[in-house]
Amino acid sequence: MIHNYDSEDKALLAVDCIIFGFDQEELKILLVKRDFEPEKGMWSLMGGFLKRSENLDEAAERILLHLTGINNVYLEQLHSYSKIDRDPVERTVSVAYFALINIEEHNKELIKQYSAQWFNISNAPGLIFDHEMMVKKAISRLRYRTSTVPIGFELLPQKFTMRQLQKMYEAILGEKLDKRNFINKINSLDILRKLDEKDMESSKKGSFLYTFDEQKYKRKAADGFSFKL
Amino acid sequence: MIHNYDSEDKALLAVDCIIFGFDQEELKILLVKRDFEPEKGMWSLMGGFLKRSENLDEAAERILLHLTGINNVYLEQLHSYSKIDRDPVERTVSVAYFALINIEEHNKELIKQYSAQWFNISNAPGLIFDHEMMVKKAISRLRYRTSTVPIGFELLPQKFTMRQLQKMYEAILGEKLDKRNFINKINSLDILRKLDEKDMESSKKGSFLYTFDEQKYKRKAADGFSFKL
DNA sequence: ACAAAAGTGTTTAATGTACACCCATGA
DNA sequence: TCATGGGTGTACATTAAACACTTTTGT
Repeated sequence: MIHNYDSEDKALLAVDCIIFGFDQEELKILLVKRDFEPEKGMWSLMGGFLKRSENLDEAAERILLHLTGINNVYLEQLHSYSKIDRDPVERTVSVAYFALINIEEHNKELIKQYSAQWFNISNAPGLIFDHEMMVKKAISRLRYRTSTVPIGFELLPQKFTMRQLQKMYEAILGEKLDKRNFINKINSLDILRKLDEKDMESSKKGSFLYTFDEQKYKRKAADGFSFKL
Repeated sequence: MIHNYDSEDKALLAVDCIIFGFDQEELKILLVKRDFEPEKGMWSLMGGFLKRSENLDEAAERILLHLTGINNVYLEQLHSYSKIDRDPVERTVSVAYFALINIEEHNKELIKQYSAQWFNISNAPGLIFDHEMMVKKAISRLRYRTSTVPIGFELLPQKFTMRQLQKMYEAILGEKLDKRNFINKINSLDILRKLDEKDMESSKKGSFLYTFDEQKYKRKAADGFSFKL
């Protein structure tokens, strides 16, 4: 252990959040317009500084709550960014987190206050500092995570149709999937509960609604089953 | 962006390294015995503090160089740990890195100076703070990484036998692999170069030596090929 | 009656897994 | 000559991928 340090080696610790949502068609991220220098007026990830009284996960939760009004969100630490002059004003190390939220649930008033806006990942604006690197890495982690662990449901309403589920995966993976193969795969996993209810919005015939049976999944996972899309 | 902060919110940033080696039989980690308080005399990961003049990757390289004398090592950032009282003396956030080194190449004098020692991952001693969590996560990341990208070679000498390669993967994955299936898989990847040379240490017959053909791998990877063990 | 989305299985290809014998050599 | 590790191929099982028609119902 090399344990000598200068107190001038202390750094500011920031947390930046890549917030993902899904609007039935495309994968989106929530960005805020900076109303302060540097880079005032530019788009950036929602961020904040770590406080003495909280750990990084808690800071990320707090930041997310402030912007969206939502609590108990899927949040995962992504990577820490430390280029010396990444923030031109002060030495700052930023820990990036990504979050999955149900896009319908966020507080629209709040995001207006922050001049925040949802963008399709395919046509998001340029971002300050190293935020674009963060988004890129977040998407790649999201692809991996959603295909090995059933967290995609966080992006959907509690009750969803097979078609919504498929479109959500297509949006994340960036490729079309075969309808029949997809349904067969999902059904073989045996972690959804089919409801009696139908969604009548999307078609005349109506399509059955499903929910993710988390209890069942947990039982199976504890038993060695592994989710693999 | 929540951009107000107290300068008392600044934190010390530490870097801790999980250093992996392979001794032809088992996966090992290099641990140091602390010669200072707190937890003096206990085993811990090799660590140090981030300096103003370097980024996190550079800090990890520096720390690794100090302990092993080796440069140009495979290093990957793992995760940041920030529990408020993880270090009982001062608020410290630690960024964990893991490294893969050829165990033959490290400087044995240096590690003696640090009272460092190699331990099998299966019978390593208890560690200070949250270092055991770090090791656990590092092993899991290592398993994933080595089976999706050809970095396992970092643990082996430049020239190695098929058997060494297999044992290395077995040690990492924690399971026995079938000899013929393993060789077939590796050969089908077509990223090794078979040498004319034989290793005569391990048997009377001798076994052919191979090297990892990085150029070939890169060409194939650029062309859409993906390594999958 | 027709447009629009829902629902439903089978065939084929690719990949993974299990498995056993001969070879070369030094002691 | 025998003990030790090196080297090799095939059959079977599982998983992935391609593919098209019928149903329902509101307009």
